[in-house]
Amino acid sequence: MPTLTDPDIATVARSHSAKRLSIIDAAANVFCREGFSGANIDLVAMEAGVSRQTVYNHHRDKENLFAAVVRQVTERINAEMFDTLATFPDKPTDLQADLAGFAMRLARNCLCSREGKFLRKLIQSEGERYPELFSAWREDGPGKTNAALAARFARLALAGHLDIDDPDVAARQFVALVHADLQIIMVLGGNPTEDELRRSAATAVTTFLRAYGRRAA
Amino acid sequence: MPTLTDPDIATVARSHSAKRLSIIDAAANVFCREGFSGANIDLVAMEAGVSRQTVYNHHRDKENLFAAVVRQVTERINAEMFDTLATFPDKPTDLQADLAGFAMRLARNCLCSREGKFLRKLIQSEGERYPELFSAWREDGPGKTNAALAARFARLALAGHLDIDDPDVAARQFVALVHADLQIIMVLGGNPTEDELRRSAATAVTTFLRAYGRRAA
DNA sequence: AGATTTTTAGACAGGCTTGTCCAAATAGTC
DNA sequence: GACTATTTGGACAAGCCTGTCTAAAAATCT
Repeated sequence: MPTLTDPDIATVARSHSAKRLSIIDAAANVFCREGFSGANIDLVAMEAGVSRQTVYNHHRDKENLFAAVVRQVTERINAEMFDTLATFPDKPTDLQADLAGFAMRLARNCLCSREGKFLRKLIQSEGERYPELFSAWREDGPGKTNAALAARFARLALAGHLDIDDPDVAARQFVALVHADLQIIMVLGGNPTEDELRRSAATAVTTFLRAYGRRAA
Repeated sequence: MPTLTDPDIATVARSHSAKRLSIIDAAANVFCREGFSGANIDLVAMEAGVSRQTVYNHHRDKENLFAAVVRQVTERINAEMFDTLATFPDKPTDLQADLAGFAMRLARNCLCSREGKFLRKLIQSEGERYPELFSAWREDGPGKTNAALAARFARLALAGHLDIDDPDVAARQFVALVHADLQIIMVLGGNPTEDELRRSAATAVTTFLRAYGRRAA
């Protein structure tokens, strides 16, 4: 009877799914760099360290591969988003500092991560070509995560820490503010430094709190 | 001696530059839809109502055509941006309403215009392929326009209408807030309705003024 | 109207890509 | 160690696209 540590089964599964993953990974890079039309299956195979035929074995054709990549990346970034949401300061001691910390994690893990940049780029460039693929993403991605973030802000408001009329708007604006300073850095493919992340998070939260902090009674 | 109204010269110039323009126009559409690699010169020629050879006559090759398109679009959107900036409410009577009007014009004329969406898309998808082309754009585009907007906000603050520490940050955040609600609509290529524009401008300005409105003395 | 330039349509070579097929090699299973 | 599934490399047809070239047609200029 095979066990979880059985080397045979483990290696089969690993080699198989590992190959699958490294293909998707390489494909993600290539699609991101070159766009759909410019992406070259030979290059994907090379970067994955796999023969071209193997790519065709795992995913029927280019479109299939592309769809698999989008699904995979969406899944990963959603997971990352919810992990980050779990660190939301529900019981803040220092609102500015705690929210800034959260903003920084949000920026680093979701907005500026390889997956985050990849998805934004892909949606911009190929969104109109695959409406059904990306409208599914839209509901599963921003739809859910924005609602979740809004719920956190609503609780913070209810607890008397914030003064918010519409939590959905507040959530969208929070993300937009965090994003604001970072866009210019990332436009050309660059990555913000840890320091830039900290500063832009602080600026964003300062403004956010000026707008949504508790009014003087 | 030829005059400005001389039909001969006028028609030469018109037919020449008109053809040039319609090629660039068609190319802009095609590049935007298909990306650089996916763009097809035959298609450009067809959409421009011109033979393929004419495209090659006016712009040496595909790269040249692409660069011409980017220059042209940048020029247009910069002009639009400064036209819009000229309508900034320097002497506001109703700060919320006046700024909301400006935000709406900004969104409609610059952020959501064909050129605006085109440029964003192109920068995202081809920015890393043409670093020099787009870093020139960066200085000429956002660099200048953001500074100009910041100057307007600074004057408004000086006149006692706003309470701003850093006008550059305020300007960036203003644009980010105006953009926030619109992105979701435009992601799939859709255009916001006049009503959505109005609403999102109002929301953005409300938050902006809660953050930067004059504090109670 | 005659001369000159621009434009056109189409053919064409060269290159690159996708997706298939196949026989040999490799790795995993019992 | 024999058996099976996967992987590999390479050859291959078919299609598409770029960029060039040509000779004829259209438009422009004088």
